Amino acid sequence: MNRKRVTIYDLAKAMGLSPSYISKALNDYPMINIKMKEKIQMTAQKLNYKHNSYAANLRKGISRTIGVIVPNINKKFFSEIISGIENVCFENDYGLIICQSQESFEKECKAIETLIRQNVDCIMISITAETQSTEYLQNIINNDIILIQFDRYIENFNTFKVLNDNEFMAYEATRHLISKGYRKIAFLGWVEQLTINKLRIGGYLRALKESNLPSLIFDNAIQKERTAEVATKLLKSIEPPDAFVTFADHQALIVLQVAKSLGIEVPEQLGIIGSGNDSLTEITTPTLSTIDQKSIDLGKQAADLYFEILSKKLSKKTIIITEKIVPAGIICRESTMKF
Amino acid sequence: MNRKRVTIYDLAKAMGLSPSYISKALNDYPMINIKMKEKIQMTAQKLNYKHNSYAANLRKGISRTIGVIVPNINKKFFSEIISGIENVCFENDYGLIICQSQESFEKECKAIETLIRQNVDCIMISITAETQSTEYLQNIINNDIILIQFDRYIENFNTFKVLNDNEFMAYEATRHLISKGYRKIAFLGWVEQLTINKLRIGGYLRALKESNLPSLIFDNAIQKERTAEVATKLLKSIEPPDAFVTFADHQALIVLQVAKSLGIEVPEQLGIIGSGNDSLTEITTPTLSTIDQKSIDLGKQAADLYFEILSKKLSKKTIIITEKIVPAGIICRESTMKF
DNA sequence: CTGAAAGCGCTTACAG
DNA sequence: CTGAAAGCGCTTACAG
Repeated sequence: MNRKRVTIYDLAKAMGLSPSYISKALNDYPMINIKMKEKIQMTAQKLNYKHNSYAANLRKGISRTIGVIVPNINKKFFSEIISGIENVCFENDYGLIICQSQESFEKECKAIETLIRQNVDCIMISITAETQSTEYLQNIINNDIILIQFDRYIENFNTFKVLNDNEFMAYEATRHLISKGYRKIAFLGWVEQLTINKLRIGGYLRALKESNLPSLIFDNAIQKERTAEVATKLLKSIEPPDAFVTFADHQALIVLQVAKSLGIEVPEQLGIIGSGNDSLTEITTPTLSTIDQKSIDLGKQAADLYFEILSKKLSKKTIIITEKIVPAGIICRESTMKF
Repeated sequence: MNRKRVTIYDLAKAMGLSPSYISKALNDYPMINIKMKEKIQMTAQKLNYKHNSYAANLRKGISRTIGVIVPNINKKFFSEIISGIENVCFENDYGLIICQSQESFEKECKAIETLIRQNVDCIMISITAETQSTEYLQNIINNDIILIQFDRYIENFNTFKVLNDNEFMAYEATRHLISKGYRKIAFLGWVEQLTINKLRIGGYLRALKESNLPSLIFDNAIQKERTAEVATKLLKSIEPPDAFVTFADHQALIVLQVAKSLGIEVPEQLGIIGSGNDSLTEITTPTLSTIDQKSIDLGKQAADLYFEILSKKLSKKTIIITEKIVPAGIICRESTMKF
């Protein structure tokens, strides 16, 4: 590999100046003669000089790079978060290195190793479903890298966190249905053991309790067939629910299909709310109400948090914020418009 | 920033050996005493030594990093491509730096600059809709960085390319509809000037010509309202089409809605095919036939291409392949099952 | 099999 | 305002 680029030495030689002077000029040091500065920057451009980040970072001991680890980047939720992170990083002239754990703890560990070797300044991670051990995360901190967990995180592990408020999200969705006049609201949950699922159940129950309404919880109803099965069973029962809170748009859509096939009118006889604000939810008939998780914003918040920490660290102030909550919003469309 | 890590010097001191020897042991050089090698690797682990990629890359002049620039990573098509690229990179222990151009030529240029400074070994790019100039891309090549264009690319610019075959994609989709017995097939296109749109029209016309069928082309029917407007007008006309080829699932879904609202039976009276294989297309009633663009595979192919080029380059062989075509597939579901 | 020395391209105290 | 020198943490010819 003989990628021979123009260096500050080349510029120095070409201009009869010292390399250190060139470096300062290029980095906008104040004590440089303004005329010279301009001249040097002109020449750099002309000679197609490219600053070598590796050399600078090695010298400075920082990388201006953030590493992100997510289970999958080809999921709307995560790709939006990354998009949000990327925007903020770009503005601050920070690079982003992306890794996918593919829900494998082993890949996750390898990704962490890689990012540490890459000398990243910060690692943002949403852990896999498998991740139990806190050892690798601790390793990040031991290497003086700022660790921010987002969305899926390890509890009882004291790091920075940026999270959706799942309890509140479920509470709001349930409240929304209640406010629209629905009275027997079924909950279609995700995997039972997941923390987020438990939190959602909590929010759901809280809303019901406030209005003295009965609960109807079905966990593990995330797979297509299972969702259809549960929805069918419930809607055919003697006292069917008059609404469903779900936490994925595809769940909501399946419920909608089942309802249609049984001749049940949505939203008149049945209210349905999904989650994720998939672009197709605007197009269905009826259009689907949905929980907007503000995932781009969540990514933005995570990146903002990093830069806050950084500035506090530089100014030696104590750091106060360790957890940010990004509130979800309810997007009200036809599927919950009983009135 | 006093991120003080363990270096090979620390290891050398701790073990009474030379840094260069440590380096060789850690890099699995053959001439090192096997016992020593093991001992050194043990100690490195114990002392929590982390190899510093920046230092190594600076010395070696390579980065083992690939830069990717896409308009938006929070679009299914692109995030899947990136996912495919990431998988291959991870296997080869290559890092990935992601940038979004947000369809802005300016941001695209800035991203290219950043990646060059980062010393990436390869840049994979899908250009913005604005991009006309070839100057920045040329700059990549001038810096001895391998350039691979994917999906959206500049024509008449001789670089490596990995593409969907848009002509063939449209041809196949149209053929599919013909084979199912549809005879008056309307084409709902994207922005008129786009190369891909022209290619698709070509494929559509080719299929029709083979079967001596009439054409019915409507460009700029990608926005929700416009799609609905065109579909409504056509379906209400005296001789309405009996099928629609579209190149986005949301277009297909809108057509489906319009048809339903007009009491037209799908697929009996009207065939519809979308594109993108959105997860919700499996859930609609009827389920939607769609063009599967194999985007994860496209990403994988792009990364594979890089590693092929690399190995050819190292073995000083001439490079032959410059363009890879990833064929799309038709996923046949209910919306085109006339028979 | 092991080590001394130079160098990758920058930046940063320090000196003038 | 300008420059000489050291050093960031590695790797790699070269020598022994």
